[in-house]
Amino acid sequence: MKTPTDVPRASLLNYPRPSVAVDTAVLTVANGSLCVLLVRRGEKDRHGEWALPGSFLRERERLADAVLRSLREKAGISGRVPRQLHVFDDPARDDRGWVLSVAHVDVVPLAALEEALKSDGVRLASIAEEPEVIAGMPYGHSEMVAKAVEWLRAAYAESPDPGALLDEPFTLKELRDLHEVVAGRTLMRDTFRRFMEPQLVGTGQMSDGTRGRPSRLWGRA
Amino acid sequence: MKTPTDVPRASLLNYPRPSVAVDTAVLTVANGSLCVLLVRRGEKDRHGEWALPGSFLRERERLADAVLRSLREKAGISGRVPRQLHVFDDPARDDRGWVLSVAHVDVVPLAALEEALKSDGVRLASIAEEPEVIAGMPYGHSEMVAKAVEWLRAAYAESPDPGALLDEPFTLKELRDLHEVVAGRTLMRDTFRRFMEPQLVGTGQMSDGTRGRPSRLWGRA
DNA sequence: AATCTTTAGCTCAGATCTGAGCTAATTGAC
DNA sequence: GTCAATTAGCTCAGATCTGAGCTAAAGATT
Repeated sequence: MKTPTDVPRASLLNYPRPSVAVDTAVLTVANGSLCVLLVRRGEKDRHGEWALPGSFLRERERLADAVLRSLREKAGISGRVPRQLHVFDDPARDDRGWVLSVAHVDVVPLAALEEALKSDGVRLASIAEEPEVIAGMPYGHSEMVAKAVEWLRAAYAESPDPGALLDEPFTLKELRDLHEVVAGRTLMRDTFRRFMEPQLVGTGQMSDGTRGRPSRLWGRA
Repeated sequence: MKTPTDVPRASLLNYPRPSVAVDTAVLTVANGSLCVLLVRRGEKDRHGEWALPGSFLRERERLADAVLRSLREKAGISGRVPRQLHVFDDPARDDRGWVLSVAHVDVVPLAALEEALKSDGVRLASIAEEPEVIAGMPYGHSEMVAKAVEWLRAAYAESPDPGALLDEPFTLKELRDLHEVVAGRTLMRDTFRRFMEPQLVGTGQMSDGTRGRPSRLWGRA
C-alpha cells in the first residue's frame, strides 16, 4: 500500500548514481627501498597494464571491506588496516563511465607479500628508483601513490613504525634504518633516539650476533 | 552497432551503485566562539531537524561543485574552498537506503553568512557551548563536525588564518584572538608572534583608534 | 692476537626556544 | 588633567634541543 511518504522517499534516491571503486596503495619496504604493490590488470580495459589493486564496491559493502577483498582477490594478500586517503572524482578519470574512486593506503611487511610476489601478475615498484613506472599508471593512480607516501611519511615522523613493518623485538638501529627509508633521507641518530625511546617498551634483552656492540631490544608500546 | 567490447565494458559498471551525497561543515567564528552552520531539513526525512547542509551528487558533478551548490541552495551562501574530510560509508547510516556521504569542511567569515542567518531555517551552533545540538544531529553529522574542527585546528596551528576569516589588514592581537578561539585555549603571546610574524607581510601602517598602544598592521602572505 | 670496522650509549657546549617581566604608547574613566 | 587599564614590543635568564665527539663493546680482517 502506498503511503504519502513513499514517493518522495524513493525519489530522493532516484538521482543517477556513480559507480564507486576503491583503489589501494599497499606500501612496504623491500631492499632498503619504499615500494608500492602493483598488479597487472586482467580486465579488458587497460589489460596488461600495471596499476594499483582495486575493485568496485559491492552492494552495502564497507569501503574497508572492499579494500581487503580486492587485495585478497587481485594480489592474494591479507591487508591490515586500510586507511582512506581521498576521493578521486574527476568525471573524465575513467573512460568506462562515471566512476568515483576512494583511494586507500595500507602498510604490509614484505614477508606477508612474498607468496603473492611469486605470481607474474604482481610486482613491487620502488617509489624512489622507478618513478617512471609509477607515473605511467592509469586512472590517476600515481596521484594516489603520492598521497599514500605523504601519509606514510607523516605517520612515521610521529611514532615508531606505526605500520608494524618490523618484527619485534628490534634495535634502535633497525628502527632508524626503516624510518630513514620511509623518510627518504638520513635521520640524526641521537635526535631519533631521544624522540622514539619514550614511545617504546624495553624488553630487557640485548641484541647479539650482530655487527657492532650489542644494543637493547625494544618493542612497540 | 554492437562491438565486442561493448558487453564486457558495460558489465563492469553493472554493479549496484550507492547513492553518493556530500555534507559540509561550514565553520566560522561568531561572538568569540567557533561555530558550525546548520540548516533545518526540508526533506520529508528527518523533517525539521537541524543538520549539516548537504546534497546528493548529480550526474558527472564534481564533489566540490556539489558542495558549493548545496551551500547555495540550502543556506544561500557562497562557499569558498571545500575540502574533503572522509567518506562515511556505514550502510546503516541512512535509513533511506545505501548512501555514501563525503564529508567536507569549508571556512567562511561571519560577514558572508549574515544574510543567510536571517532565515529561520539557518543557524549557527557553537562547538564549545552547544555540544548537545551538535551531538543530536542525524546521519553521523556530529562525527563530521568533529573531523572538521580537528582539521581546522591543525590548519590554524600551521599558518596565520588559513581560512581568511580576518579582514586585512589586521593586528597580531586580532590574529591571536582568532587563533585562540579556533584552538579553544589561550596561546602564549610571544611564542605566537615569533611563529606567525615571518609568515605575514607588513603593511607599514599602524593601527589606531583602538584601545592600548598602536601596533603594526599585517596582511597574509 | 692485534687491529679495523661497526654500532651503542653517553656527555657537553653551543644553539634555539620559552615565557616572565620591563617599558612605552595609547584609550577610557573620573 | 590624572590615573587606571590595555596592548605593543623588547630583553634576558632559564629551559630545552641539537649534534659533534668520546669511550665501550662487539664482530671482521689480517
